[in-house]
Amino acid sequence: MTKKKTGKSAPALPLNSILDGDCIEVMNSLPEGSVDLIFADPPYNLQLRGDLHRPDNSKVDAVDNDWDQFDSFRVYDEFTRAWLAAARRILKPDGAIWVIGSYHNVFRMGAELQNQGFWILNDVVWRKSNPMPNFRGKRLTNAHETLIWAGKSEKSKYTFNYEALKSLNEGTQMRSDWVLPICTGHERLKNDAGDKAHPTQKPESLLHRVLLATTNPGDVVLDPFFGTGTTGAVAKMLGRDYIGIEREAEYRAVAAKRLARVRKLDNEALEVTQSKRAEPRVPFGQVVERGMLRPGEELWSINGRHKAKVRADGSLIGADVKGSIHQVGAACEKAPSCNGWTYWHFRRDGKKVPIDLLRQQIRSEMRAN
Amino acid sequence: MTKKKTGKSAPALPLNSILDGDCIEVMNSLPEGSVDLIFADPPYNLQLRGDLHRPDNSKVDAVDNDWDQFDSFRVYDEFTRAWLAAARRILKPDGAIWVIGSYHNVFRMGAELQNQGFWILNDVVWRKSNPMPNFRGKRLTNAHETLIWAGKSEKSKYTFNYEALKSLNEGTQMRSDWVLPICTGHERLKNDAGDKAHPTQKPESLLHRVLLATTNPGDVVLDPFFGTGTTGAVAKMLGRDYIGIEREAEYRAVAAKRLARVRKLDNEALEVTQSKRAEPRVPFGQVVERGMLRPGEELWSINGRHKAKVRADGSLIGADVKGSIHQVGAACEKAPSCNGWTYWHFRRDGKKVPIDLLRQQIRSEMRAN
DNA sequence: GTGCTTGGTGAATCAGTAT
DNA sequence: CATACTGATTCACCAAGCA
Repeated sequence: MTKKKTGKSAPALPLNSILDGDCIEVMNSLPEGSVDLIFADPPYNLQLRGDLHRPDNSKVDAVDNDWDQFDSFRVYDEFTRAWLAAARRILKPDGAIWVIGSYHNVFRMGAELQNQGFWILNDVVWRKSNPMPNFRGKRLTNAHETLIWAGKSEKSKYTFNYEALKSLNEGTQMRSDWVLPICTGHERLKNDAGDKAHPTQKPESLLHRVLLATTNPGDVVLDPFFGTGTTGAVAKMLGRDYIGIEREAEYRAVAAKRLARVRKLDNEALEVTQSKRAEPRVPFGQVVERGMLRPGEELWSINGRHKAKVRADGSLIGADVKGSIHQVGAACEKAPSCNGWTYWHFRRDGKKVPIDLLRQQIRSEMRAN
Repeated sequence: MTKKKTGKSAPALPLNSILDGDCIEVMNSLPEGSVDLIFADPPYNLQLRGDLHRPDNSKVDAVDNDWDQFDSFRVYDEFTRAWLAAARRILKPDGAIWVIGSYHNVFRMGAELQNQGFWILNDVVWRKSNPMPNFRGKRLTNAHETLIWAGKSEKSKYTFNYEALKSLNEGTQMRSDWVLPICTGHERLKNDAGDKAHPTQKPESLLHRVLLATTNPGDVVLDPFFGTGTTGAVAKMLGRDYIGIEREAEYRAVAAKRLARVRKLDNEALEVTQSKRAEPRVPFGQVVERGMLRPGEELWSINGRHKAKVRADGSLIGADVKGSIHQVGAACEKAPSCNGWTYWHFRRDGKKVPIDLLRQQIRSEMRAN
């Protein structure tokens, strides 16, 4: 994690509960700037409230088949605009949003995200390992859905647990295409009649990756289209707080039952590989102050082509430059920048050792206290 | 192929040539309803800010061409609206279009396609097998681009060579995600200075699949952003007629030279066998995400002497080491390396089972498609 | 010729903190 | 607010040079 938290949150926030109602109205009733992350899986089909109006103020009847394609896009866009604006208002300045959709609606959502000033960070492809085949052989098997990850604004210092995702991928940077199975088997919730409780239940593995990547423990995660509560279940398991909004009583009931069964993982399991940026900063001068290197001692560049001398104030002096370990390293390599900690080496027992080793010693002493 | 052709085409069509000029004006000068397929790779409007350097300090040669600069989304949308309208006019009633883009522009293109009455048939993900990494560790590796395939209208009897694609895919239905390498090596065209002739040259393999899937021999394929002429080269190879439009003289020259060298393939050569799929890599993190092992669960070494705990990001924590299943295994055994998949075991029904069993389950699910 | 090492590169919206 | 400084950060593949 790279981001400091204030720990403050609006007192009125209904954490870890499922709210009943239309998500736009409910979100508008929540305090501004109070949510860390929103995950939204909006309906693709136009099951809209009857109170939407065309630009000419004529009322739209969402169950009326009489309207044309253009009208239906207009209504869907109006719906998208409204819920995204409501979502944006309740996000913290450094908050972020995920939306998921298929080609029916994702282009309209992506464009509207950009129109409202969200800053797209990645589009992510969920590549389904067991999709429904195309039975008629008239198109390609529709084997993926698209997620969009966006910051509230271009300036947002969004959360991204780079090292944790790298670990998930066995040490290689996580890519924008994720191969995960669809939700089947025991994970797929059934209603009392034995049918699937929700038509588009998302797999927990998908939410696991999303929440591990872009939230920290204790963050507030809101899902305006809660459905059977996959977002809440994974949030609870991972020690995040959730808020669900769902207007269908049947889905709320299934989700509540599901969430009651979920247990939070213990803290050690939740701990995640940390970025080096989270380590405390150690100025090179401390290495000299502590006598780990003496003023006048010579350092060699990693490639052995350059050398420089340590000075009492923690600066270096090279062939024709003076300055910090980074500045002199950059000058030697004629590079725009240089990490002096890994660039410069000193001799111990005939071996060349990076000065970063000394920093690690200081840090481990700091931790011990 | 599923569709009958009349064989008629407008007499004035400048087949198999590269037209000079702005694509909107040139398309408007062509006869209405005369083109079978359009493939369009328009500017992406990347909105890049400063320079980007690799960790080794080399500078990334980014797309900084004038043709990719737009003042605002409004200007870009107006451009998109205009060229798509011009493209739609010249398409035959049963014609279709492909567009390609990244998250910077593809949502706006997709929405405008729908607004104009194009009928989206699939969105297709080009998963790059060798993308550029994310050098700052601030986002996911941007490892794909998105194509949209759309008919001129909902009524269009579009061409789709289902069986051809099925055999390209070793007998199973072609999916909407295509794994193909980016254009490198000898295929990448150079200018006289030895630099890449065009910053965004597409691989021929991509166009091969597009044209094989959605055109028949003798069809007319138009590319309004011709660049170095990949669309033309593959069209000529496959016995389709092409029309290219390009306003940069330098690109036209490179494309003309390239096309002069291309020969139409004979039918036997067309049946190129595709490279076999390698056994897919399965990161241990997927086992955790999928809930096959719970974070916090304990693993035992094969000899029973060591144990370690699973963490939420797919790393392990042992007595005094953290890291991947392989790293922790190696540390326990004080060995230089270790295959964690066969080294670590978990308990099921009182028995110790190697975690490799879980990997095999995932692989068999993946193969099932 | 073969195999190994070294170097280069690809549509990229790529930093955070202290002064 | 801008400016300066610290220092974190890469994967797959291809080509060329060399043993």
